[in-house]
Amino acid sequence: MKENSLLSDLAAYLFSNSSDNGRTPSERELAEHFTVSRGQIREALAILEAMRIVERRAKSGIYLTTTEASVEAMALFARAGVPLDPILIYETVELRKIHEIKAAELACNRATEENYRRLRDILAASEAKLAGGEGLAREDRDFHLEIVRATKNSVFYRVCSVYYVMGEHRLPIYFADSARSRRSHEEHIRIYEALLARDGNLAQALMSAHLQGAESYWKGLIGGPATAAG
Amino acid sequence: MKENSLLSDLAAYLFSNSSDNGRTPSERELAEHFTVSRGQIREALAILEAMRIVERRAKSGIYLTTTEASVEAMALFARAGVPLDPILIYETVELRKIHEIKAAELACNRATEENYRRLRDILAASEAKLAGGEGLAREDRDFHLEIVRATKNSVFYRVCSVYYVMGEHRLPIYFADSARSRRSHEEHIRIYEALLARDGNLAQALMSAHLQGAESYWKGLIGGPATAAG
DNA sequence: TTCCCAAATCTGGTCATACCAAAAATGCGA
DNA sequence: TCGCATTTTTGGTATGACCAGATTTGGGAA
Repeated sequence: MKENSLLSDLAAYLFSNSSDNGRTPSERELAEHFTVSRGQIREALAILEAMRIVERRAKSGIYLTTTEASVEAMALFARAGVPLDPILIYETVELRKIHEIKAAELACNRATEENYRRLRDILAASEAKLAGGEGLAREDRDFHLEIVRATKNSVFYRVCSVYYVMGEHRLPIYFADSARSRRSHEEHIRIYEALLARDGNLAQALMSAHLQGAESYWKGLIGGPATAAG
Repeated sequence: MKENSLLSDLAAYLFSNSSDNGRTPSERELAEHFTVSRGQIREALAILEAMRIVERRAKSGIYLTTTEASVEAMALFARAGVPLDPILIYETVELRKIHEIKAAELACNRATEENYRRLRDILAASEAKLAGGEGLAREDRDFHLEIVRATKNSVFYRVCSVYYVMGEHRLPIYFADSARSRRSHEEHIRIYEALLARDGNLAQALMSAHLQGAESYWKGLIGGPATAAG
């Protein structure tokens, strides 16, 4: 990992060391605790503030935000190597299903030749990787995001990108299993064909079934929706 | 506006003043240009990097990122008072429909008494505001987000929050029209009743119709999907 | 003239220090 | 015990300096 560990360490520290009203230690104290300069602390705090994790009140102090932090914050932590709460992983998969099934439908109406070409390229690259016995983490991400891109809704794309930023560390593990990679790849092919036929219902159904695989995988790994629904 | 204008100004400046390879002026040059200290520039750059807008390469320079910036970045700019590209607004509305219609359905299965109570409180507050001739911007946000919260999927909530952060400046304008506020409020009541009856299909349909209003409003204001689909 | 490599320069990363003004904590006096 | 003035703390900001690797530059060799 090359990532910013101060950021996640700081966030963790703030959560553990804040008073009842959410007030955290001062910048100077934090700097001393982490043996870094105040500038470093301020840079990290600026990010945490942008992520709505803390609020900095001039001449008063730093306070934990009561509202929910952004998804970006989750992505940021995931990138920094902080293990994500299993419940959050499950919730993310549920949300991903909602997004990508709808994306598949929209893509059927809006995909251009350019999108189809890129999808073909990605499938070809996947084939090559499979032949070489390599994992499909990158290709999987590219395939799914290309479909979202085909919706021609850039905000949609931005939102969905986050999932893959979050899963950067986990995806390679998922695709380490070559049988799973092969099956996933074949499902991708069928989805591509449905998109090409512009069959919205079929594309939705195939995407739903495809993501069901990932959902089952994570459920099996973490305990399922009973926990998440609590 | 109290917000960080340096951040958006800086972002705009970086986009206008980067070379072919995406390299931007150095921190020292930026500091001089904006007549602030290097520390201020570094703080802003830290945020822009977290948002995947730029990449800072040690001892080399600052480079614009080629991939799509995060939704959070949009929210950040919106908060800073940067007018959002109309196309992005339209795309956001489309995405919001996808999210919230699904949220209404899920909420029918998962809403607890606590959620219902809060929804009632919000509706009561809306009523009071309407009687006083005030706008419903805050109550509208609270109502919609409470439904998302009722899905018991915190990631879902995080994602949807962004829309309202983005719309912080626009929503009050939308609700300045008292007739629109009144109609919106009545639709909220009907949605609440569907949720209470746990009628998923009805809730979806009502939410869809409700958001159609917002969609039409923005379409009328900016030109519609023809532009967005381009 | 062209090409390659060493030296000078530039760049982000980091730290220490200082000053401001307002908020927060303190303590004195009523 | 309470209220207010004083002291301390706190975030916001600026300046200056040093490091080490990346980049650029320029001169010498082919």
